[in-house]
Amino acid sequence: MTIARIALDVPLAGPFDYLAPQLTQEDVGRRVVVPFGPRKMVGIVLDITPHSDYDPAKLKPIKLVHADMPPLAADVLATCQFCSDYYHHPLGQVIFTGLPGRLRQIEAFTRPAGSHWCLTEQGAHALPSAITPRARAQAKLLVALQANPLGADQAQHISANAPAILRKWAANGWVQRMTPARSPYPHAPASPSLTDEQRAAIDLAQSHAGFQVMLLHGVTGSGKTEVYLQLIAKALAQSRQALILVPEINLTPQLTLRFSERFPERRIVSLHSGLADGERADNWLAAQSGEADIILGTRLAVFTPIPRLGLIVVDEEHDGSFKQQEGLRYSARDVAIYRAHVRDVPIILGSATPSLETYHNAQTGRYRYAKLSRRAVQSARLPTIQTIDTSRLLLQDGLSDPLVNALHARLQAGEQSLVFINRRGYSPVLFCGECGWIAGCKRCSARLVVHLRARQLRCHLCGHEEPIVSACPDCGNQDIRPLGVGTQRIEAALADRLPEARIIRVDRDVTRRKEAFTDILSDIHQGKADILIGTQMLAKGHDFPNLSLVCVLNADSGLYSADFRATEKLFALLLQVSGRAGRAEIPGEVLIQTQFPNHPLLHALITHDFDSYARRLLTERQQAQFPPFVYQAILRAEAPDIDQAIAFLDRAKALAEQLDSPVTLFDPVPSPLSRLAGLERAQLLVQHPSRNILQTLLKHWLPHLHALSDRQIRWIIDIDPQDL
DNA sequence: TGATTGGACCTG
DNA sequence: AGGTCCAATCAC
Repeated sequence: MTIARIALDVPLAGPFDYLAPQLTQEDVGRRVVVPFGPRKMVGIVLDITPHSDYDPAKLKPIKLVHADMPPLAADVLATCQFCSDYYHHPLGQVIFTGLPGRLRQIEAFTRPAGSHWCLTEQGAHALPSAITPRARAQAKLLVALQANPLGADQAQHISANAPAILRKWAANGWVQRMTPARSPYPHAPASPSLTDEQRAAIDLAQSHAGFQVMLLHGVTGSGKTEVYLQLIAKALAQSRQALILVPEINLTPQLTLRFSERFPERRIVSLHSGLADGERADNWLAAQSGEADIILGTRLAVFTPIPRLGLIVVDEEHDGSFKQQEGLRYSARDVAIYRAHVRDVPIILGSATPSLETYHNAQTGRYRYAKLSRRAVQSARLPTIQTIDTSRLLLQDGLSDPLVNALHARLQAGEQSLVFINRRGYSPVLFCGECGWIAGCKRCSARLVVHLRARQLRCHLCGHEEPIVSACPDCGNQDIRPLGVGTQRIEAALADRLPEARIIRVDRDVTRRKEAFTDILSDIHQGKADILIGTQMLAKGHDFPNLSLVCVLNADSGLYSADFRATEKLFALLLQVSGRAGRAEIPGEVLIQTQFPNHPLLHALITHDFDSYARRLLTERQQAQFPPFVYQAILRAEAPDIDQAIAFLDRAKALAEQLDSPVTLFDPVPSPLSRLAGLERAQLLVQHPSRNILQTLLKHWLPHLHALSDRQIRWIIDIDPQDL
C-alpha cells in the first residue's frame, strides 16, 4: 500500500492519511485535492509511507495531483514544522498561511502569460513577407520586435492598434508572450562610495559564508540600504537569490524602485497582502522557480520557497508588524532566523533602534554587530532635539506658543515641518463636565473618539460608529466637551493660527483610499505642503528632503505606561520621527512637548544615545525578570462573560501546576482592553528563563486544554507576545 | 404545519 | 473550519 500523509487547512491535529498509489517520495510537498468528510479540500503531501495507523478500511484515495506548482521544498516544510511546534499551531494551518491564497483553492492555477511580446522563430521567417508595405503600423511593430521584446505599453505607443495586431499574429503563432530574459552578466550602475563604517559592516557580514546573524545598527540616514544592496549584489553574483523582509506594504514600492534601479537586469518580485491573488501567486511561483532574483516582501514572504537562497535581510527588525497578531502568531523575524539556519545562509537584521532582544543578542556575542553611527551624506548632521516643558505652559488645542513660533519660523524660511501626534480623530474623549460621563464603546472597553468633520463618534478598536450627541445622555447637560487632541484638532488649530500655511494631514482616515498615501507623499515631495500633521504612518522610512522641523505632541503617555515594552517602543518611535528632520543639507530640529522633561528617555533621546538607554532598559528588564531575560507565553481566553474566561484560565492554571514544571504561572487577569467587539477577554502569563523549559510545559499542557473549554470559551496561545 | 435556527458531531 | 444532521422554536 502507498499511503500519503496529507496536511490540510483545518484546525485539527493532522496529518490525514490517504491512498495514493500514484505517488512516490518525490511527491512530498505536492499540492493535491482530497475528499474530506463531505467536501473536497486542497492538501500538501507531507510523507509517503507503506503503513497507516488509521483503520485501512476507512482510507480514501486522493482525488487529484496538481501539476501547477513544483513540490514545496524540504526547508519550507521544515520551517513550517518549526512554527507548528514552537507556536503550537496545527501544521496544516501553518503550511497554508504560507501559501498564496490562489494556491489554497482547489482549481489548478495557470500563471498569467508574460508581460512582453516577442517574435517566434516562425514569425521571424514569415512576418517580413506577410506584411504589405502599406501596413505601416505592422511594419513598425515588426522592426521594434526584431530589436527587442516589447511591453504592452511600448507596443501601444508604436500604434494604438498594436494590441489587435499582436493578437492576430499570436493566433498565427508568429509572436508569443514572454517574460524578458535577464543578462547573465548584469552591469549594475556605479554605487556610491562607502563610508568606513559601511565598508566594515560589509566585510563583517562576509567574514563567514554560512549561517550567521548580523545586527546592522545604523542611525537614520547612515546608509543601511546601501549595505544591503552591496551584500545582495554579492549574493546575486554567486547566482543566489535574496529575500528582503520589510515591515509594511507602504515601504515596498519605494524599496522596489531603489532595487530595480540598482539591479536593472534582475527580476525583483514583491510579496504582500496588498497584491491581487493572481499576481501574488505568480510572484510566489517566480521565486520558487528561481526566475526571481530578489524577493521583497512583508512577513508572509518568509515562507516563500527560494531554491537558490543566499541571503536574508530583515529591515527595521524591531518593527512590531513582523509579529502576526492573529491565527498563527509568528514573528517573521524569528522565523527568518530559523530559515537562514536551516539553509545555512547569512541573515542581516537592520535597524536604527534594534529591539532589546536583538540588541542583547548582539551584546552577548550571539549575533555579530556592525554599527553605522554617522550619516552617509557628509554634510548631514543629526538633528538637535529639545523639550518644551508643558507643565508650566498654557496649551491651546494641545499646542504651546514656542512650538507654534517654531513652526512659523520654518514657514517663513520656506521649509517643511512635521507635527507628529500618534492619535487620529479630533479628540480622544467626549466628556460631560457636570456628571463625569464619558462617551464609551458599547462593545469594547474603549473610549469613543470624536471625529468632528464626519460628525461621528468612532471606536478605533472595533470600528463602531455613532452620531455625536449634543447633550449628556446621563444628566442632560448641554455643555459636553471634547478633551485631548488628535490629528484633526491639530489640523484645525494650526489652520487657525497659521492661516498662510499649506497643511496636509496624514493618518488612516485620509489614506483609506488605495492610492491616497502615494498621492500625498508625492504632493509633499513636490513641496505642495508647509506643515505635515501625521501619525506613525509618517514616522517610518520616508525621506522628505525639505523637512527641517519635527514637533512631537503627545509622547507622555508612553513614559509611565503599565506595558513594560512601552518605553522601548516609544524610544524607537521618537528616534525614528526625529530622523525625519534634516536629512539633506538643511540642519534638523526636533521639539518635544512634555510634562516630564527630566525623564531619562528624553535625556537619552536628546543626546542621540541609544546604547546607554538600551543598556539601562536591559538592566531594568533583568532585575524585573522581563524579556529578553525570560521567555513568555500568554494564554488568552475569550467568552461572553468575563467570569467564564477567568474561570477557564483558573482551571488551566491548576492543570499546569500539576505538571510540576519550574515555570512561573501568574494569576489570570482581565486583558487591558478586556471588552472587545462584544466579547470579554482575560489572559494568563507563563514565563521562564529557559525557552526549552517553557516549551516543554506548553507541549504537555496545551493538549489538555481542549477538554477544559466548552463551546462558549475560545482560547489561543501567544508565544513571545508583543503586548501584555 | 412546515420553515428557520442553533448546537453537536465529524472529517483519514 | 465547514458541512450535515437533528431537534427545538417560530410564524401563521
